[in-house]
Formats: sequence, C-alpha cells, structure tokens
Amino acid sequence: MSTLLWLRKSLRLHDNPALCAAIEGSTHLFPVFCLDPWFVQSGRVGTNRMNFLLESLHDLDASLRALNSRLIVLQGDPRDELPRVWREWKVERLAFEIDTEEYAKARDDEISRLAQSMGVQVVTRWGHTMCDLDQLLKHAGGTPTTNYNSFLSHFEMESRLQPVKPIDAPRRLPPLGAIAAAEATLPSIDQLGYARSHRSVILPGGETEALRRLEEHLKREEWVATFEKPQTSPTGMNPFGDRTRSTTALSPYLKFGCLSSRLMYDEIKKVYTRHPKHSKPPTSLHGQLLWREFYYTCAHGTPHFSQMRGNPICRQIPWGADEELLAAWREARTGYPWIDAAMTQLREEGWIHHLARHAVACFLTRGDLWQSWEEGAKVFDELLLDADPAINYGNWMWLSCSCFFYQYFRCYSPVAFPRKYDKEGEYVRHWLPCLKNMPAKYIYEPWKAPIAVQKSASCIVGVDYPKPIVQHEVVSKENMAKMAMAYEAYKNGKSSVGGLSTTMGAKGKNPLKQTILPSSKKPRQ
DNA sequence: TCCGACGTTGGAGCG
DNA sequence: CCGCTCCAACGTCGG
Repeated sequence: MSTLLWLRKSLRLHDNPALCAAIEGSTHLFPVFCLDPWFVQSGRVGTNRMNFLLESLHDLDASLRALNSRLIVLQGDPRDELPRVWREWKVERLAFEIDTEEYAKARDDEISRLAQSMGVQVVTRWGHTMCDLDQLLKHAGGTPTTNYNSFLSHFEMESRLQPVKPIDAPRRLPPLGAIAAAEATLPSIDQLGYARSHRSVILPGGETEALRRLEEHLKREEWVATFEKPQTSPTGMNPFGDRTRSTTALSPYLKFGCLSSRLMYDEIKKVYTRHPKHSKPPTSLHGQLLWREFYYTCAHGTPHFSQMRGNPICRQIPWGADEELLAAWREARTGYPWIDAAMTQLREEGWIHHLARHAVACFLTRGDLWQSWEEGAKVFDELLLDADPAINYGNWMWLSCSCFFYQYFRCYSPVAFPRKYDKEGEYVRHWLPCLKNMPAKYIYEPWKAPIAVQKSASCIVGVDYPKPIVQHEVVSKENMAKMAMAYEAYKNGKSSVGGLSTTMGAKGKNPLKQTILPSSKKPRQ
C-alpha cells in the first residue's frame, strides 16, 4: 500500500493521528504539503506568518529526514496538484487530518470526491483539536452553545468517553518512492513573493521550538498551576522572556499544529496532580485550551461564522463604513498612543497580548470608531502569527458585543486601561519612539500636554504624532446608545441592518435551533 | 413564568 | 495599593 499523507495543520510528528493512520499498512509514505495560492498569493497571509509556516515546514522536513523520509512541498491548487501526483506516484491511499475551517471543508470535500473517482482510498482523522468536534456538537444537542460553562459540561462528558491522551511520535516511517524523491523542495520566503526584509522573527516556527518552549514553561510548575489569565499584563515588554507577567505565547504553535493541544493539556494535567490547589477554567491554562475548543466547536457548527449577515449567532448591528477611520486604526495613527502602540507591535511581531487585542478590537467597533468587526478580523487574520478563523472571528464577535458577551456598557478606555498596567508608558515609548520623551502624565493622552511640554519632549501633537481621530468620552457614550438601539431592534425581532427583515430572535432564545439543525438529527423537543 | 445569580479581564470614585 | 460600591442595566441559565 502506498499512502500520501496530506499535511495542512499538525506540522508535527508527536500526537499526529493522521500520520499514524497513514503509516499503518503502508509500504511507501509520501508526506506532502501543498502551498495553495488561495493562501499564498492572496494577501491573506502576512509576511511574518508565512515565514513562521516556512520555518515550521523546514523543521518538519528535518524531523522526517531523521527517519529516512522527507517533506515534499507542492506549489499550486491542491485540486490540481494532488490528482497529478496520485497518478505519477501510483498512490493508493490518501490520509489527512480533518480541518473544520470554512475554506478547508469545501476543499477537502472536493479532494475526497476526486480521490474516490480515481480509486484512491481516503482516510481522515481528528487531531487539530482535543476532541472530535462532531461529538462535542452532539453533546450540545446538535447546535453549538455560545456559553462557555455549558461547553465545559459537554467537554467533560466527551473526555470521560474519550480521555484526552496524546500519542507518541513514530520511531520508523515507511520509505518514499523513488519518483517522489525527485520532487521540489521548500521555497524561500522571497521566492513566494514576500519581502524578506519585512520579516521579524520573534517566535521561530516549528515543532522542535514548540516542544522546547512547552518544556520551558512546564518547568515553572507553580506558575503553570496558578496561572490566571486576567492577571497577566498586555504591556509586558518582552512577553516571551518575562516570567512574571507573560502568557505562554504558544498560540502560533497551536495554530499550525506544531504543538498538539492534547499534549499541552495532558502535560498541564500532570502538573495539576502535583499541585492540588491549581487554578480552574475559565482562567487557568486548561481553561485557555478549552476556550480554543469552545470557539472551534462553535465555528464548526455555525454557518457564515466569519461574517455578520447570515450568521445566526451574530447580533445585526448597523456598523459604519468609514475607510479613513479603518485605515487610521490599521496603520496605527488613531492618535491614541496605547492603541497605536499595540497595532504597531501587531504589525511588527505578529503577536500582541490578549488584552491588547481586546483594547484595539473594542476601540475599532463598539467603543470608539463604530466600524465592523469583520474589517478588524481581516486585519488580524493577515498580521497575527496565530490567526485562527474560529478563535479570531469568535473573539471579534465577543469584543464587539455581537455574540458571547453582551455588556456593551463595559467599555475599555484607551487611556485608563493601559495605565493600570504600565504607569510610566514604557510599552508606548518602545513602540512609538516619537513619544519617548513625553512625561508619564501625558503618555496616554499627549494632546493634553501643554505646548511647552510637547516642545521639550520633541513631540508636537498634530506634527510628530497625530491628534486623536475621535473623542473617546464623547463617541463611547454615543456608541453605547447605538448598541442599545441595535439590541432593542433584535428584541423586537427585526434586523436593524440594510432593511433586511428576519424573524431571527423574535421568539426563540437560540436562533440556531430554528435554522441549522443537522439533517442527520431530529430536533430535541 | 419569574427572579436572582452569574458572566475570564471596565471605569470612576471612595475609604 | 487594594478592595469596595456604584454606574446603568446586557443575556443566559437554573431553580
């Protein structure tokens, strides 16, 4: 049996069920990654994340070579490339990990049909998440819950049936066929049309690095056991070395599957057994992995999860469409140093702390600029190393009070919020050097500094640094009123957007129940 | 059907 | 510096 293992995520050897399935009964194994133009040439993936991907592929290739195999990298649409190599290499079986992203589902359905039509067997396995997401949906009665605590009970049910247990990396691999060995290798980032100079390697990609970092974190048992997410700081200058304020920053490794979420969960569990008074979800480290699982399940079971219209869990809110405001936010020139510093770090490093994401997301949407969360999500999707559709869109809905979270009167101040963490404004000074000499008193609101102070700090607001594009005290109040109206419209059972009229939310508590019950299941009554 | 408790991470003002 | 209350008042769950 000759098997092609089609790698997309799970760029690792450890805890890789699809890899194990591909090995079983194979005389030849072709590990293949396909650089799909839908991702590569579309502008969807920024330089930093593409670089992370290439490093991860490079690392995987090295690990495969150590087992007398190697990674074959194809370039082109997998709908063309895979059938070609199935023929050329006489592939009898295709194995891949289930991917629940919107694009991936459609793509994988097509590929599976092509394979069957060409007599190629198809084997799929879950592996990117801790559980089989269809099973989690089943525990929820067929429709995803938008409530974390409800989700926790579903997860507990499922993990009792299928304990979260990682599997070891294989020690031997079937050899490649001779023809396949001649195929092209990994391109460099400039060969893919990206400017090498725009790259900033803060987090190097790859399974080796992921496991090393996980191990480093696990050594700090006390820290692991007592981790409380809300206690961490968004303004830590070096989040990857700072031992007192940082998070793990393992998200990019989880996104690409350089690190298995099941392995991480299981290793943390071992620490918990030695520290009986450990923290608990939602704030604990286990809690963080469960948030990931939560959003994945929700996205898997929700149509049009990436947008507002047609998304049954998303509040319909009449966002504005002001290209200037959006551009100012995206390009870090809102005139609010905290917002601009975070957006600068995002662009430079591809990573910002979760609370910085909250702050800039709230600012763009319900807090200040009243722009659609979809636009913000697109920017994050391009720039974040860990950009992950389920989690990204989910969190944008959360922050914009479109789903999951509804207390729109709780609004982040771009001035008061960062001050709680960083009184001196070191974070701002680092990312916005033009404000380096601004006194701490004015660092988050430099337009309030007397002109003499601005002069002695060599930073004239309106010249060296922008004036604020909106007045937070004014617009945040106006926007709260707009949110109240949108919620009122929702309660009255009609959409407030584009004259669309829907009965959504008119009576039912969960509009999903009326719209997307899986055909295989009967409604619960 | 109603009501209270709760919701990972708000802000301002107070003691 | 911390913890408390109020601000005005969201949806969801469960008794």
